[in-house]
Amino acid sequence: MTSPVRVRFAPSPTGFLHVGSGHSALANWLVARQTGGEFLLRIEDTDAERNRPELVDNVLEMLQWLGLQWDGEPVRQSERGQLHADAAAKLVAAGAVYFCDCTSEEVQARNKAAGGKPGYDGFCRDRGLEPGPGRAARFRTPREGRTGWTDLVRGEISFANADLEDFVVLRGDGSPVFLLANAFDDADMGITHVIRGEDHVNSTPKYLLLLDGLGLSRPTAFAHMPLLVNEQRKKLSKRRDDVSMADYRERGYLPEAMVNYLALLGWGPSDGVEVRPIAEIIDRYRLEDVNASPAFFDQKKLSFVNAEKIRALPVPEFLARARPFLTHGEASAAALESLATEVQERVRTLAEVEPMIEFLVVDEPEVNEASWTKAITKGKAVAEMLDATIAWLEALDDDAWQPEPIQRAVSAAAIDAGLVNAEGGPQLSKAQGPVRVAISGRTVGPPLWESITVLGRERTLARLRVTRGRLG
RNA sequence: GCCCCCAUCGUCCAGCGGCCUAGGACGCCUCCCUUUCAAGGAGGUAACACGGGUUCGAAUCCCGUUGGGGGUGCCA
Repeated sequence: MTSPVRVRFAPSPTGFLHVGSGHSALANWLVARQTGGEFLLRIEDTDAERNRPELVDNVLEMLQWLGLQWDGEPVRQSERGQLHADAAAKLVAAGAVYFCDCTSEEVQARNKAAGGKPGYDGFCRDRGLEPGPGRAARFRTPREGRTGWTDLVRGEISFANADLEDFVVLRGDGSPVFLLANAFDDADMGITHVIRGEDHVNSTPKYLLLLDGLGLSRPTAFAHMPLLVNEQRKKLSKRRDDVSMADYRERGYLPEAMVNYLALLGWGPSDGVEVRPIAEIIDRYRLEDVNASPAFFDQKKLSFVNAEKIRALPVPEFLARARPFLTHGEASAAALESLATEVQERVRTLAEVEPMIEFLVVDEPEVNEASWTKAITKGKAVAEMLDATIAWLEALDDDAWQPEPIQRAVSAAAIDAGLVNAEGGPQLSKAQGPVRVAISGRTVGPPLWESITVLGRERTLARLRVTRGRLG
């Protein structure tokens, strides 16, 4: 029997949570949930310079939004300095490290003279320098042999030790570097599976050597997830790409859509069903089945998944989710409620809800220029159609202000205006254009009869007259 | 430069030696349905990077080439 799985997500709060980290966090979470293991959180906040407390809040908030609930209290790496210092002392005592007083300028200069190869050249390796201010401790990497591991997504990976430079473990000021804190904490927290991005592959042999030097056991498994890339096939970057998780939330994406889509990058269920409940993904997800090649973060497909998830929502749930995106408060909410299913089926994001119902809320619908041109300027028999529609709708009494009678009225108006098809019936595809623009300002929107019903007799007729008036 | 990784439609996946005339999804295009837009239905477009092996048989295994990516800090 193997020990229970313990995984961790270890973000450094130097930026907002982005979709790439979300991808790694999700993989960790899925493995924990499917094995009954634990998903731990460790905030790697040792870089006081770049750290910002509010970014920690953002990371936690986004994980919660995504539904990736962690187990236990988040661990703050900055509070574990003593442990790291003790570990470093152990390395010093064991002779696993040596001290070095080279400045990076000196190292670079020597490398340049030696033919431009980067990395530390081992200058101080045998100088026997004592510890002292400004002197960094470097790990004495083996000159021979290889260091490797079995990667759940990539298979066997190994590096020649000779290619590993004597990397810094303690800075000149005595503080431990990331790699030491990271490897030590993983071991100390009992992490069994280290699941992270591909960008950590190259530092893994050093991580392993460090654990060996510390006498700590290695994790039972590693999994290096494929990087998420942009259309140029470059690693997603904060600077040029749309990567902020919070931005996606603000743009009306559902967390379940984001999580489902993220799971699909690098992995796919063998039955081909891509959009499905998270519980099913938990059951089917296997690190062994994850692709090692980089995956393009495709917003179009994300939008598709989002639309599917929105349509799958029970109506009351849809209304609740859309609520924060409504800009006219109660009025918007009431308007949306009256056309809920019609709107729900038509939006790809929650941010698209408000524009679709705004005509019901504002006094004057904003007229979309392209729509006006298409349906009014270039429309046929527009004046006749509007006149006839006004006449037929005026004839409806309040009790008859319902979709069915309204449809009949507009159909009759179409016939009056001469907008008929080959069989002499109303040509609604043409006829509804001017009416739609008159009441909503746009050529697209929820079904017309329902829209008119909700808009109400008075406002509908007023808008039709105003539009008719503009024609002169 | 060096090290490591990767390589199936435009994109994301399926395929794990014969079931492949290479399948699904997104996108795009056409048609149907239809009051617009969606949704739905029916089609279409489009890929195993290349060259050598291994094998009776290779998209699947091996080697090389080419191409792409990542790493290369006293950042995390």
